[in-house]
Amino acid sequence: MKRLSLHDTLSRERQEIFPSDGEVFRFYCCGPTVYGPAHIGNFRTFLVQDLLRRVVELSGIQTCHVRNITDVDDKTIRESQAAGVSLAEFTAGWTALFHEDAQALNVLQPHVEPGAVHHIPEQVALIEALLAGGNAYRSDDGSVYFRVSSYAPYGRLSRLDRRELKAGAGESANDADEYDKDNVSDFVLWKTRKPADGDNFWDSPWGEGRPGWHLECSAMGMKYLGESFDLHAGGVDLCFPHHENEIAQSEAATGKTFARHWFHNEHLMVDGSKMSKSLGNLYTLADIVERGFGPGELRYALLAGACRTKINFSMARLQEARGNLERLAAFIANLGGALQDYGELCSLAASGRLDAGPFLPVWEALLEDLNTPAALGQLFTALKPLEKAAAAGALKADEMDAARTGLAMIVHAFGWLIPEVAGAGGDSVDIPADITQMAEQRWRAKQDKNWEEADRLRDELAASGWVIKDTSGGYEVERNRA
RNA sequence: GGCGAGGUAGCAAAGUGGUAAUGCGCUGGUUUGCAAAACCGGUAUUCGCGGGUUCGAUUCCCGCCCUCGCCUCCA
Repeated sequence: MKRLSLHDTLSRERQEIFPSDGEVFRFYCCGPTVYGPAHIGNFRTFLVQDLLRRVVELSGIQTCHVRNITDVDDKTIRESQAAGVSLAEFTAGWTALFHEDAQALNVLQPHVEPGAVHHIPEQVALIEALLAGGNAYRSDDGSVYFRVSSYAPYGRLSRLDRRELKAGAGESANDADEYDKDNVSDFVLWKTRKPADGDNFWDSPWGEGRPGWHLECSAMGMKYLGESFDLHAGGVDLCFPHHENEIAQSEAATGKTFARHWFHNEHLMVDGSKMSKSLGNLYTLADIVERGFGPGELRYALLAGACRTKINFSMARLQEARGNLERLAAFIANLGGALQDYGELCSLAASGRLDAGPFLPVWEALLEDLNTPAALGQLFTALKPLEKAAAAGALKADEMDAARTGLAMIVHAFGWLIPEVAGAGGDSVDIPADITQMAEQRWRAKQDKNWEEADRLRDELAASGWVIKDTSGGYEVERNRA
């Protein structure tokens, strides 16, 4: 089967993705810092990574997916103290919400989800190796820094060769952390204990303190995936300094290539600028649900844009997602029979018997750098003649099977949550009695050809948020979703 | 200032050295008492601006304008 090819940040070329050991594709994703609810911009990243994993798995390759939880840093410590609870209790709560949201969005749970707090010894060991190799040094206050000048390839990923601060922005960037560094670009591996840390410190050969942020991903990635693994992913903002530093500290310690490929997705924008906690222009999943949309619609909308292109978020996108998902649902209902489940498709793929059938162009678009907009274009192109044939009952059994399997493959690759089609299950929304009554009155007026009264009642229903759809010999009442 | 991404129809968004997918919207038609829904059709001689290369450029090269991101915690 054809392989996925992805744009690699390091080489800036599109490269084929495959497991270096020939068996399991091992990849690491930078996960959330759990100090509040993740916003939908965070989820765009996890959704893109989920898409990546699904495409790899549906092409018949087993994966090992590691995504960390950052459960100790300045923010988690500060916020837990503000909340008056222990760091562990504080991060556990936000981690639980993250899991809930991710599950609602149909994001596959990673195979390993390590937390920094549980991997202090691994991080300490990594620092020891760096100190031994002359890549790190201790400062007078007990912190340990990575010496950037000791790692020649530093800066390859972000192509920021000169670590110069923006003119004029330097003075206020201050940071008490920085005064002990030999060089401004050096970064902290171990932060010495400060009063503000409260109970949150650990023992180390250099005294009490806590690991620097970049360290956890190196230590945990290498622990679960090996010193060298297939791919490392994250949002574009992590390119520098986070990933640059990860590469430096990992490769300086092991002498091996840390990650073979680097995959960065673009940000989600709102009102033309980056969604971020500091700007206050963020939405959480709960905000979306409050506005009457579901996680399935959010998932569709966030994956409809190309992974490496900024997308501007709006309710119109969710509305569009709704329409397209309903169209798919209607077609699937017409096909009859249930779509295969994800596991079943993965086994078929592993044995080389999975076939996208009439949806092959859709699948191929996904294999080309996860080009979801092109894939959607192909999807609707392929769908149109099939919809027509299915509606006319003109599809033969084998054609229906091929369409069902092919579409299942696409649906699972995107991880779409297909809505229940009204009427198919018979369990539609509860319609209030007064609405039913009004609709009935309107129907009788219509039968009497009392158009004026019938239209008046229809308008009244519309004003209450219900829409009448006349069918041959009857009518239906539906919630007005516009 | 340095590095990077991008400017394609009303909106969203692919794409290619040979005259522009797709979704929404809009619009004409079928249907309907009229609508809604559904279905059928139409909807960029043109791809930020100006040059150049070429038989031919939206696609390659040069310059310019604009937007956004990173260079500081950040998905």
